[in-house]
Amino acid sequence: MTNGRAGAAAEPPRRTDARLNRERLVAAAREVFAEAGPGASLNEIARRAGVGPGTLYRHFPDRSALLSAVLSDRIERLGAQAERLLVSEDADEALEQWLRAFLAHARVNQGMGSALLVEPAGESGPDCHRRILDMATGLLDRAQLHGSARADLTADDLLHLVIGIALSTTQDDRPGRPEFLLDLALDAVHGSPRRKG
Amino acid sequence: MTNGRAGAAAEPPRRTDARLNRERLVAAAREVFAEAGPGASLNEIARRAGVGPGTLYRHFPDRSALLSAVLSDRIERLGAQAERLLVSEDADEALEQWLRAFLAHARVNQGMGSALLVEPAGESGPDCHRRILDMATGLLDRAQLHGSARADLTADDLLHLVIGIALSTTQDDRPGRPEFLLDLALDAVHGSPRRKG
DNA sequence: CACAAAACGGAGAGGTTCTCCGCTTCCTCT
DNA sequence: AGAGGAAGCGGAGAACCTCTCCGTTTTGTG
Repeated sequence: MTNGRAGAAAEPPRRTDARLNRERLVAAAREVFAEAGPGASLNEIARRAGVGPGTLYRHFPDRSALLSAVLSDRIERLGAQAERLLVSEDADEALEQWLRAFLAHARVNQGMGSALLVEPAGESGPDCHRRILDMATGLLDRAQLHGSARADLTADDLLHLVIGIALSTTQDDRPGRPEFLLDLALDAVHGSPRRKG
Repeated sequence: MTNGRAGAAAEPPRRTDARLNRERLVAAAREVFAEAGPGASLNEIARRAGVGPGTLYRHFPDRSALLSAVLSDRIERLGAQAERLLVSEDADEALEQWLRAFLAHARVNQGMGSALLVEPAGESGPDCHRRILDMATGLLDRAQLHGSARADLTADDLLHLVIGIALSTTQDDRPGRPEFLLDLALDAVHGSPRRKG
């Protein structure tokens, strides 16, 4: 299930020129999104890829499809790390490490990954969301069973917290701040529920 | 002092028609933003206010200026509550209550308030951000001094956490979820730093 | 080599943000 | 009251964006 085959499932473009253009588009998108954020002009991406707008839209019906494509390899890497961590010794430590990696992932994309992950509304990128949720679920389950993570927590909540940290610190360039916030959240994960006042 | 001096500081429009148009614009913006979110068309707002686009842009040089105006009364209310809570008995409880109110505030605006608060980049809306930060600082200071809030926390961090919760749950309509996440964050606020693994 | 299918690219429709400037409305001063 | 100047209005329009449609080019194949 975490074998990651699903990610590489998309192999639609048959003709070699189509394949090439697709790759160019993803490369250009990676650049432009990095420069201008997730709201960057798709026209500009097409231009920089050296193709017409029509070509872009045939390959990627909407913005989130393109975002998914850009993020997919990063997500693959997260998946690989999750698999490694799932068989590690310390379940708590595994969860923590993965969440750190996930935070970095979410931040690096200026929240564009997060946008996708929070709202799987887009037709094309639901598995993006699913995969991440699966990873988190696996690691959290284990940390609840064999570690000290509190039981009343869902993977969904945890991801929302971390995504929130990423989103709310994209403009903040003080180093270490997001990590500090993550530490706070991790404290909460291991703490037991407070008595309500 | 809750008379809104600071908030009403902007009193530029002298002529009565200008004043009126400004109010119409804010009212229309409140409606349209509520319907279509913070990315709503400014043209549409102008149309619904019964003024030309030019008029809108003279009163509010950019989108965030308009957002600020819409939010300002809500922020006034938050400020009033902060003042009440600042002289309440239980400093921890005061902070908690205010954060709950702030979370509701941030969520109600579909994250548009949050967007403003996180990035005071816009020329027009920095005091929006300042005021909120001041409120949070006051309440947190007191909770650290007289309550049980941990000392290594800044108001900025706290706001980021809560804003993050708001942002990452705007699409989530399961009731109580955001509050649960806030509870988690509050646990962290009162917990002591964990030993690193 | 020829030919169908696949893919391309760009013109263009419809929307948006934001500016510019001639015209209208208000306020003030005599 | 009435006139003059300043403040404000509004909409035409430039520049841009998303996304579609379809004639033309490219590719793989028999």
